Amino acid sequence: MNADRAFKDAIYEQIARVSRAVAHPRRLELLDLLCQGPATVESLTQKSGMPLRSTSQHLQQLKDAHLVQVEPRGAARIYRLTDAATCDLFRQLRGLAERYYADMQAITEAFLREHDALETVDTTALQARIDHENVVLLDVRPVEEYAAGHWPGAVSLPFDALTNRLAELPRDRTVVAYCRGPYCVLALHAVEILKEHGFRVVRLADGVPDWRAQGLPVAEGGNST
Amino acid sequence: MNADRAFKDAIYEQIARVSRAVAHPRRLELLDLLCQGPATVESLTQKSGMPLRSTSQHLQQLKDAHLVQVEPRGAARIYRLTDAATCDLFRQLRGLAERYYADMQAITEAFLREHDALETVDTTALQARIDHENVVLLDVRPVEEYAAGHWPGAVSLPFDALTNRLAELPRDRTVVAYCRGPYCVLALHAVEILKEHGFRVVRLADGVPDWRAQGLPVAEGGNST
DNA sequence: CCATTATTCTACGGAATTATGGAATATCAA
DNA sequence: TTGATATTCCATAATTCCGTAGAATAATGG
Repeated sequence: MNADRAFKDAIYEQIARVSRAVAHPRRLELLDLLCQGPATVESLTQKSGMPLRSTSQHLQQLKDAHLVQVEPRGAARIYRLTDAATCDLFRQLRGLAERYYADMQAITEAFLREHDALETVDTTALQARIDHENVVLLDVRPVEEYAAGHWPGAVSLPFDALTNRLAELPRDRTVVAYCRGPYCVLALHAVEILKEHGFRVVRLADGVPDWRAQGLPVAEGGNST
Repeated sequence: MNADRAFKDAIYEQIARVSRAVAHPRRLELLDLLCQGPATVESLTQKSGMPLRSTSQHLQQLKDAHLVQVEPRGAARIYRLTDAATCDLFRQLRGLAERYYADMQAITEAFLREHDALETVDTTALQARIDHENVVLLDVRPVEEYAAGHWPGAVSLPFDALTNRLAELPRDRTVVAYCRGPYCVLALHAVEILKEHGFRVVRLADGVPDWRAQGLPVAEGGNST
């Protein structure tokens, strides 16, 4: 029947609204950043390195698909994920790419090798380590992302300020640095820098969205410990 | 740093391979059908009503993205989902569309109203009903989909054969008809037909992929009870 | 009210995707 | 080997999507 076809077309078209919205690398990057917390167009532009107008246009598309919401703050506008399900979608897509594409692992491994950073901890290894050893957890993301959610007890020391504030870090404890997630390079570079300065330091690959998804506690607010 | 940018671009490009593959209504329809079990190009063509070459091309793209796998059987080729995660992706996209778009609900409700089929049961309601009442569960999908997975104890009576085999159904018990899922029209039409012939009948909206995702038991093989 | 800041709107050329149909390939049955 | 069946390959035109930049809008501070 023809009405059946029209119905199915309409339904799959609606589902495709979601998938089309995430079918572009830049929009995936924006979602990834928004998983860390709300942000303005400008800050997303700066974090992603894409042209301002592109950021705005892609955010527009995410908004049209209802994946993100806008709210004005003065002349600026704060974009935020509609809800945690949006972040889950991003994480699932990322997981499938990891699972299905050997390229994904190859790219990552090559990059980590270049930076002598193959040694990473995951969340379960970290928790074991916290119990046995007196490590200090270091959050190297920008302060507003730390405020939006961080590992309880982690110290905030944004990457940009790292070299100026090395004195704040203990030399007698192992430092565990994390940033936005497994493909964020901030913690990677932080580890490089800290190693050069003689700190004992490892990278934690997971990030806040992963802990939230696992039901682990996430602290909010505050600027540092 | 430039190497960082190249790394991020490569990573997001890999993730986008997944999302681009599902960013088209026809491919979503194919995935939806493949969630019911393996199928040939021809059977998918017939079930979806799209041109044969289109079916093949879209399956090609799903294969390139590793979402589906092919295996020859004689001159034909059997396509199947790579694993359950692919089906989960489809279900999540569908769930987000339901959650975010009022259109999705409006379209569905209008269609159900047209067919006087607003009365549906969900899985939990069904289980309660099975305990209290002696209902008969009717699977109206094609036999090969029934064989690939069905509600334990459900009777297979494909929609195409329904009018010829009405005698097989009991008139003293309520019939609960299901098909591929909430947006499949087979059970809907089956309910219409059965009502016309004086059966007591309701539609079950969920389908096998939903039960699998909920961890409910799913029986395989066999052609009927 | 004017300048500034932050962002969106609009338009357009170019790139990527899609639909379509003819030709080609591969398997099977006789 | 031939014909039938099932599917893919290829080429082309139509469509959609993307990046870019100038103009427009909207809020804020003087």
